Amino acid sequence: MTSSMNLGVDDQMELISEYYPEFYAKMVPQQGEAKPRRRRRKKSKGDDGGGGGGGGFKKRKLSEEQVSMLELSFGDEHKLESERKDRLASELGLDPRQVAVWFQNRRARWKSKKLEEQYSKLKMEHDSTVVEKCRLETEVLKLKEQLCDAEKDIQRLLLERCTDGVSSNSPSTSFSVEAMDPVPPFLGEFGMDGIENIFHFSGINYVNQGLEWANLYI
DNA sequence: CGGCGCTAATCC
DNA sequence: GGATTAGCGCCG
Repeated sequence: MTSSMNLGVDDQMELISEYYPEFYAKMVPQQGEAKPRRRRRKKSKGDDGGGGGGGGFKKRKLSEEQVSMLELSFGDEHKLESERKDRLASELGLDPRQVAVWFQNRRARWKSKKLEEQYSKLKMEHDSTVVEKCRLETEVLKLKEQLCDAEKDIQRLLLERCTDGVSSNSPSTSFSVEAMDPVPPFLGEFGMDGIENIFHFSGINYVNQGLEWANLYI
């Protein structure tokens, strides 16, 4: 899984570029057409920007004061025009290039932090949406049950009216749900004979067809 | 030329 | 191991 053990041409070039930058610059004309991707190595600059004490030559790490000044400036404005860059650089005793790099890296950090925040916000929204969806689904289930019960009630009452209508001569006038008797009249007297013939035509059970058919009779 | 993405190197 | 500094290539 590790490719760090085999030294290819690029790796040799990396070493060359690290230790002999000028030679490397001559060797590689930068505009190679058949160059997909080059690996590169650090050049170790010998100068120390006047930070804390320490080792001989491989040192960087800006001082706390430099960083806080840069942060202050970054808080003012994320972009860095060259005038401000030069001013900051001379104020802080840094290479303008360092200031530019610092701003670039700072912007990158800021961006990834913002992305992280957006992600967690979106995730929270998504989670609560999932919960709400679940809630709505159970509510739909409950309402469907209620609807089913209500249809059954209506069908039962219609059935009672029908059987009532068979015996009287005004079958389908002034039927209102509010006016329906909680206790169905006449059912005990007539029994259930013939009811299936009324509500089952040619094998279709109209009792389970929903409300549409019932509306025709109301 | 400056910004950005990617990445290596280094620090802690 | 994450944070910081910096090099390199590419794009507008």
